[in-house]
Amino acid sequence: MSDSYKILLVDDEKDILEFLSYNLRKESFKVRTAINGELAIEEAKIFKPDLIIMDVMMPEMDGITACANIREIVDLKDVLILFLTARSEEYSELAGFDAGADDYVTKPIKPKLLISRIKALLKRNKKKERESSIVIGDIEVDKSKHLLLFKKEEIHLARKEFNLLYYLMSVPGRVFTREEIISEIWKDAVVGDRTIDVHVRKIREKIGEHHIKTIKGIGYKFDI
Amino acid sequence: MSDSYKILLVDDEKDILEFLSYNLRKESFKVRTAINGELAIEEAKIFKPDLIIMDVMMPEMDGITACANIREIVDLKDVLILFLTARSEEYSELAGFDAGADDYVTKPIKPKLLISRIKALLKRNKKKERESSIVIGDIEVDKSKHLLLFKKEEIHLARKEFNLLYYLMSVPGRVFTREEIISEIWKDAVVGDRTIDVHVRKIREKIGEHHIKTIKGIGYKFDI
DNA sequence: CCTCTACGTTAAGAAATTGTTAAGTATTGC
DNA sequence: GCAATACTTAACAATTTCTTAACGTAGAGG
Repeated sequence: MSDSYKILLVDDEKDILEFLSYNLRKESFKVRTAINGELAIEEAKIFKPDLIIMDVMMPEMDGITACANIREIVDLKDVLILFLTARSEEYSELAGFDAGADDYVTKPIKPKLLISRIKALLKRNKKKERESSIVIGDIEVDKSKHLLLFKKEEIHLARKEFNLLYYLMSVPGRVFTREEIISEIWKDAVVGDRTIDVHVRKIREKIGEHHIKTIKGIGYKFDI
Repeated sequence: MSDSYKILLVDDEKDILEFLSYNLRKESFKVRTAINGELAIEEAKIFKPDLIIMDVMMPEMDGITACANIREIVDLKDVLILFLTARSEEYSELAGFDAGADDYVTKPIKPKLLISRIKALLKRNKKKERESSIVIGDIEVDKSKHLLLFKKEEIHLARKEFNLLYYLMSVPGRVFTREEIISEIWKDAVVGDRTIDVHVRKIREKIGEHHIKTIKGIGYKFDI
């Protein structure tokens, strides 16, 4: 990626936010900040950063909880997360990796060290990013290209349709409840009962009836 | 966290009970307390907590013994147990995990740390729950996929049938009373006397007569 | 052998859930 | 701003699931 990476900084101490922002911007990263876990999640949904740097200990929602929550969001499940921890909090290393962290750096922070760790992380991740497509049977979806190949033919899906199909395909066979689908695809918007069905119907029109199965009373799942 | 989790606090020092109760309730957990291992077991049977937080060192029955006893109780075998230990008691960490503990936190307790550990534990546990499939003989049920494989063939079960079979299979051989079944599958709804029978019949139609046995006057059980 | 009780079986239809269509509303790209 | 596309809704149809009622059966105990 020639264009610069986006980094979301999360810490409850404004001094640290400013200090890090300055150092990261100097390296020509695009930086945004949040002062707690909850706001971080909101910001992340919009900003879609490549990397989130987050303090473990924060009021409202701590970093580990925030991290775990972020991993539940399909749009953000591949974002890199780097934790900042006080040296003494050895426990957080374990808990952090458990929650899905990619790296951690202990405070006090040395900017040069942090930046080299960041670059290493981003480099490592580049490979994965290319693999952000899901291939199952004769269906191939590529999120970054917003592309659906069905029997090697390119088929156009509208955004909601695409996101829905991609979400269902993210764990083939698993049933996603209507509730889960709505909170993933529609976030906080309120939509009527038949909206999902209509989108499902349109997807079925394009890739055949049997791939998306209805589990009455529960939800939908993608099957081969 | 959708519906709040239940936590049972066990410690012989009332100060600590009050201190932790306050902090946990602030996080909207449902909290109950006990002052020794014996009482903890009694309380746990009734309260059915999601998590037990227990001091290792207690009079009457120490935490490790209590933990081992709890793991013997069918209803409680999946409850999470977190130990509180004094920093010096390194041995208790080992003994605790051995007895079936899920995590431990050293005293003095920092509420925020404890709460983040609790949330991490509960979250991790949720995943397990989701990934849990039960395989017994030629029958395999997977809740997250809403899938029943009978002799490697996929068989469709309606929601109530599926939940009922899954419930009976959760502890093979154990007899579930009609009362238990109703409160698990129908929650608070009122249904007639023959409803369970009809569902059982439909399941038997699909997986054979002998797997679900009738215990006249008591209830049903799943057997191989 | 009778009776009583608890469970089994069946079919009907009530209830719940999803599918389909068309039309209206919102968004997007030019 | 306009046209095209995307999205949502509402009404109704179709389907599946669930419950019930009525009757049948088996076994325990008198």
